[in-house]
Amino acid sequence: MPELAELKLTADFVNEKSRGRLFTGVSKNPVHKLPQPEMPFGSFIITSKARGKEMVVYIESTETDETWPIRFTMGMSGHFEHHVSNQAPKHAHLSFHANDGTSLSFVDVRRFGRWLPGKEWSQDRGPCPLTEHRQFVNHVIHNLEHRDFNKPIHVALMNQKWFNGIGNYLRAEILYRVDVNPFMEARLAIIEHPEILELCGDVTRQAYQLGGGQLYSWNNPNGTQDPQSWQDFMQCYGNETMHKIKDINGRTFWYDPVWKDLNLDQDWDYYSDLPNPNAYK
DNA sequence: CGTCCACGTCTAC
DNA sequence: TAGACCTGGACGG
Repeated sequence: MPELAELKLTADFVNEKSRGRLFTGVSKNPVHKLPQPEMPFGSFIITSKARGKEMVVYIESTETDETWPIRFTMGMSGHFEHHVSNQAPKHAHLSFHANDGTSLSFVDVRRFGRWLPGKEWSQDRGPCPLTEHRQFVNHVIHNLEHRDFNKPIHVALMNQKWFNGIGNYLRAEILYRVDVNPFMEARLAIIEHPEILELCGDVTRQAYQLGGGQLYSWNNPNGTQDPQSWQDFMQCYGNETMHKIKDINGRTFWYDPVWKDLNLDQDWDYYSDLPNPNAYK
């Protein structure tokens, strides 16, 4: 489930289900390799925030004013569910137990998601394009000379240092909405098409408002989704009328077929770190 | 049955 | 820059 929109929806969900509840402990599914966090407080309340593709769960003591963070990433399938304690879903890996007999669980079929007790945001990730948009834009603009922006824009958009929260469906939908060759050097693409940076916020906000990616097993935990609206939003990713390649990192990149042949005419200096431009055919 | 694919990082050669 | 890490759904034989 997990790009920026889904992370924010997940944080919303955790806040909603934690509101008014008092928690007293945590338990871990032994199948998961990560250690169980040592809870510093006997009773606590829970709040949460999302930033890009990370989420922090804040454990606040009800006896002192101390707060203790746990950083989460969602991998490919992570999300939270709320349930009665003895009915934990099969792939629940970390469960916070409330004194009303319910639990809030991190559920993750593939177990690529992680938790890291005691940490807030990773230093390796930039500002959130949705919730810290101005900082996000400044961060990119002030670092355009970085060699990461030598790479094609469709590759750079997946770099979490500059585009925290943009993932495979968002990059496709963002680039599809810009009249730019997705194989162009990122630096030049952004200079010529600064709306790319705006769309990192706007397209993500749309996805968020629509209740997140209706892909695979993701369901909006906060309410209903309109499948038609989502289909209208999702114009490029997974659409059989589009073209696709494997990008340099092995991820499928979906893009407008108008660039299918034009990209072969580009200046291959953009690919200075590639041995063979035919890799892009 | 088997192969391919999936909203993402990580670390190791 | 490949694998590694995982489960499971879709689809082919």
